[in-house]
Amino acid sequence: MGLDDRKLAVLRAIVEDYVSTQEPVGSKALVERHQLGVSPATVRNDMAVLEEEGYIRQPHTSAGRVPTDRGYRLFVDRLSRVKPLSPAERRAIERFLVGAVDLDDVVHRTVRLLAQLTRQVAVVQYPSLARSSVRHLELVPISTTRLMLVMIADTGRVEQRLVELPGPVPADDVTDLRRLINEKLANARLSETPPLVQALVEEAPPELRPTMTTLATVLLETLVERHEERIALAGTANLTRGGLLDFQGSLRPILEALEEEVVLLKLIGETEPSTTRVLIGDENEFDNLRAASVVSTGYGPGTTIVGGLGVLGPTRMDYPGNIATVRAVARYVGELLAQN
Amino acid sequence: MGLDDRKLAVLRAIVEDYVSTQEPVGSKALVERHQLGVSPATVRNDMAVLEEEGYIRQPHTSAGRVPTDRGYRLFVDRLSRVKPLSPAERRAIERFLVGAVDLDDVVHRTVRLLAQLTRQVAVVQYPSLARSSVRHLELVPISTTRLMLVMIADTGRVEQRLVELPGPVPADDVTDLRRLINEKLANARLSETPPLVQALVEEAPPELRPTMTTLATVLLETLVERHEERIALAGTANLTRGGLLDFQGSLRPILEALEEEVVLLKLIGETEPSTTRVLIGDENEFDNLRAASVVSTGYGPGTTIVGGLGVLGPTRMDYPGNIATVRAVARYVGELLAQN
DNA sequence: GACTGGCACTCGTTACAGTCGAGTGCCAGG
DNA sequence: CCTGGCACTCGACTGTAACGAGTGCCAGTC
Repeated sequence: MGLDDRKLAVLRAIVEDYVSTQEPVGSKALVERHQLGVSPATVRNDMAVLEEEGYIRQPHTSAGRVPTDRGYRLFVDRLSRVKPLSPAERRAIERFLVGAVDLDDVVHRTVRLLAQLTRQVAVVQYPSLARSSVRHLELVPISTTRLMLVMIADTGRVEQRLVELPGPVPADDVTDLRRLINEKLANARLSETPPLVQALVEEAPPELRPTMTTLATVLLETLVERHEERIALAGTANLTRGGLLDFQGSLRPILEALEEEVVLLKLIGETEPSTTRVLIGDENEFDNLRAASVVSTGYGPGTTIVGGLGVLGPTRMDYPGNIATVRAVARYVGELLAQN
Repeated sequence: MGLDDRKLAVLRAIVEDYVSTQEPVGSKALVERHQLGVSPATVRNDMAVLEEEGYIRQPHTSAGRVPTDRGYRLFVDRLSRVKPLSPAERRAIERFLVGAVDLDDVVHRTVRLLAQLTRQVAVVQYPSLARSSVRHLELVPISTTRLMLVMIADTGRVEQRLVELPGPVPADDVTDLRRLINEKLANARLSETPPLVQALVEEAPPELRPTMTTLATVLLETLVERHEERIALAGTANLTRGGLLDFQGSLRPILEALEEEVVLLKLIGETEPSTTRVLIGDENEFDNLRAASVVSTGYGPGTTIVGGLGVLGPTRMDYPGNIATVRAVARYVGELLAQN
């Protein structure tokens, strides 16, 4: 039941050794590599208890022990301190993010940086539209019956969509429409736009009404309902590290999951509390990812959160290190966004 | 030297069998599954010749034969007809592409469609900026010293970038700048803009000169020099089909290559002639992709080419089928673009 | 009561030998 | 030029044995 300090120390040692060597760890090796101050036999007794409690298990009868998902969970919650970043890592982060010229650039650099530092698969969600505000809406005439609708959000995101108008609209009307739309929607949070868009249609002068109705439909569809979220991914090649031992030999399910934006969003997205989240093994809801762990956190300018980012790797990963890196990168990105 | 018809038929049979079974094919199995009208012994003699000429090889002394890259090449060039698409495939293509609302949407659907139909990794290049023309350039004030520059190309691509101005610029000046820029650049091919941009600066009224200079720099940088190309990727999970036999056991180099946009662009990009291109094994220039083949072609509205698309897979792939699919998808996408 | 050394036991790994069979190359004959 | 026959090669598979890392248990010690 109660795990005394030494048993916890044994668990910690097992996790650390297994993470670094990738091999089941036995009692003898443990006492040699850690100053536990007791004999292998004692450690074996402790291990037996840990196994009974479900924190570790034996792959084969005559093999050493390996942490279970539950063991990693205990390790993360109670046995590890977040590793401070090395100066080299700090420098890498700073160097990597200077010179980013636009949001795309920031996101791409960030995701590559994360992948490189953690040597895992990195995922970065673009600033969520739902948490952005409208900075400006632009209407660009393409032909007499076609407009390009461009929305610029305060987070730097730019969304566009082609609008097929019900009939020809003269240039002056476009100017009027642009003005009306911006007056109503500028600085509004996107999540709060639906009633405003509704009002736009109702308040529009009669001659602009049909066009405005079309625009309103597209606005709601594109900006609120539709694929409003975007994701950047990097470092998939890191999945092949550790031979085929991680992920029980098949990358297939992992790669499939990584192709589904919805899955990634669920994993790293809705980070409601601003704290770092760790999902270990089957704690996540996707069968394909039962052999994987995810470390994620929210980011945004100042204390607000506009999106999530994180890394995905084998359950056998360096949690303290990855947590530290993910947090640090999120903080830097937040600062970068705050400057704009 | 000269390969008579029967030897070619043998090679064709070997390629087809190997592609479908994934196992080295022996002389006996060959005569059973194909009506060659000769005995296994005769086939063996032919095989000996084919091997001597480098078209096939034996993995082990006591195993059947496997095509070499050179063998596939001959097969593709002279022994195969492009497979007609099945009605089901045609329908899939049509169904998949209706309802695309903007360029992003088209590209994403296309790449997923390709991956699904060919069961390979699919790559689609966004319409190249170099081959696009400017439809409109928009300047959106973000603050008094910041502008968002948005370019809309005739291909539907939209690029934006934040511009830090040398000093505050009143709204009227922005209007003037917008007008000047659009007068000069609208409908210009992007590859031909540099002299025009230069002229813009020289012809700008003195009070707008510094701002215009800044804008010109950003314009050239973003639209012409910088990462002007974009790529969409799908179906990486397909790499794991065929166990670990393809790609000699390690996906690592392939995954690494797929993360490099530059590599992908070289593979499927510059399709100068509008014909379909097939790169087999080490015919491509990247060591990481020596075990892979690429089938690619250009696409664009009408007969012009604005970008490339294709699939990547093991050298042991269904060339006739993939070539047919890639062509068909490219044609459909071209038609779709032509409508806009 | 907690820890330790010793010991028997388990079981995966490795090495080796032997068999099997698919596939080949070669050759003599049609 | 093609064919049937035959000896040969060599990887795949199987079974056996030795090895050793690691364990659980127990009796003894502090």
